[in-house]
Amino acid sequence: MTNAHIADAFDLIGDILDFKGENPFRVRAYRNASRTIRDYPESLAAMVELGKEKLKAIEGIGDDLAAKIMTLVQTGSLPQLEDLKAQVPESVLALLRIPGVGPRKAAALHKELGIKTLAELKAACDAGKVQKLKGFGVKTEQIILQGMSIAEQAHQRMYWAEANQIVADLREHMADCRSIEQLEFTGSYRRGKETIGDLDILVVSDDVNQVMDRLGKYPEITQTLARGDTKMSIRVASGLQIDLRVVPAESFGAALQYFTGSKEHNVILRGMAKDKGLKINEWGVFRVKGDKEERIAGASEKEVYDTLKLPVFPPELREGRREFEWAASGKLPELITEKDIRGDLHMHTTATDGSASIEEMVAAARARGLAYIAITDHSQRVSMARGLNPQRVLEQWAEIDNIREKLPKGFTLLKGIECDILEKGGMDLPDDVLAQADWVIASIHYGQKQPRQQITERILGAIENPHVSMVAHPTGRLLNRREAYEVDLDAVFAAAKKHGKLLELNANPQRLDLNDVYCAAARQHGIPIVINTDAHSPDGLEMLRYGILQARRAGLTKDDVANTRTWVQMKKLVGKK
DNA sequence: GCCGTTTTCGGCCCGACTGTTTTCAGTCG
Repeated sequence: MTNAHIADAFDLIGDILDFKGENPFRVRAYRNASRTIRDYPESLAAMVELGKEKLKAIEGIGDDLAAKIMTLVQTGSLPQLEDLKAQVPESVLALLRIPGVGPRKAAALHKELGIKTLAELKAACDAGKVQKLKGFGVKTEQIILQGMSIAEQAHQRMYWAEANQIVADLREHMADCRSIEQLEFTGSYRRGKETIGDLDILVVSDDVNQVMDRLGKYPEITQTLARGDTKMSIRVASGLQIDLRVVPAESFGAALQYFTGSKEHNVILRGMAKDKGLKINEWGVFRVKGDKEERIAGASEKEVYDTLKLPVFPPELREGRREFEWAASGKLPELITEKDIRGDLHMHTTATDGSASIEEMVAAARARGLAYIAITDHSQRVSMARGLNPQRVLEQWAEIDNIREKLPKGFTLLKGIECDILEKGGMDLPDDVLAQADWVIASIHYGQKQPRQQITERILGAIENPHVSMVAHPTGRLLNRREAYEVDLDAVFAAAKKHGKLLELNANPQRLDLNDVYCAAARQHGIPIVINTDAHSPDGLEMLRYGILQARRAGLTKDDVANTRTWVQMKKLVGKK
């Protein structure tokens, strides 16, 4: 039973209770717990053996939820959840996913019209039955129909890197609007989340209409969802929603803080404010005296956080995880930046599936100011990419020896290999070959659907191989496309720690593997992370920035990341001579 | 359902916008 399984169960309970119209705070308790558990660095199943008190020490887990976790882990199911599922068919919960339909409307549709599925809802709308319900109307019916088609588009979250393109495009478009004094993209984009659900633009201007008119002329726009005095929402061709807020300059900081979120971060912040007789909203910070309110801050984020004697948290840390605890103990990590990185230890060339030569990759790396790189083409098992057999890899390393002679001092070119971990276990190249490398990466590309124990044992076997220095993309997930394979990361962390091996944060925006939660867990275990681009072309080296963002979300400092060190220091770290 | 120097009850962040109302509920972020 993984943390994700437990979190899924609590999410489902939350959804059903929400649908049933239960106390919203009770619903929130389940959702909070789910989130905390999903992000929790230790395995709850292991903690269950240490007893209930251990579980109750987790924020948001009380007597009741601790008992439910124990039942779930020990028996594999939860009677309460089975009960709820019997009362509300799971297909009904899909109604809640339609934008514009919340628990009240979903319940009305289910109760009054007996609707159980999206197909039935569509039929009811088409027949005009929905608009006759109390609290519904013609407009509501249309919104539901539109919302359903959006849901059917299997609307995926966008990679941060893609969102970043749209941000650049929108910045350019909005730059033509003269009255804009300040403009910032907020929300999950600013927090650097790996995927983005929608984009939020915050603007200071004394001419709201001019700003909204300009956004309305964005060429990609397909629909204006709302337009009020301060807020406007549009949808663009890709299905992405863009929300605009216009505020006065005196509120810019408060609004920037507010719309950057996360929601969880803000809930904690406002709770703290309330305890001190303050109120924080998007317009400012206010001292509450009876029914009078005195405005005391709001122009900058610093002003807002200062009122609570808090640091201006880097946006990447604002997830309501551990940032307030860190701030209270003065241990807010100084997050890694792109310029801290000295080397890149995972990239490909034309020898396998890359598009550039070794020399071209070297030139690109030097242009980017790196001091060392490892060429790590695929091993023979990856036949699709013409992976290297022992003879070819030795030839490549001989070629590297030649290139080295022409390189200036201060730049180090390393003989590396991305060696597959075979399906049956063991490495794809013989030890006497691996022994000649400067840098050996172990990767899983095949047999990703094997059971948990088998995959875990394969990775542990690789970690125990004395020639291996790092495990690449340790969970194999591809965002929006492929789930992580089943692997016992607790065991991987323990083995990496024991054998002094490193784990990768692969900076490819579709991988970002390890994810932020696991990178944070690795940090707690004292296992250095290596941020690599896995570049297949010179431009691919630019992907570093996505890995840095993810590392910052994990709270990693320069020290937590191995390739901020010189190669000489790195060698020592992985026990190479 | 959680939580606690206002501590075992009574709170739980807060406001904008829309549609269906005629003063507000529902939804969203």
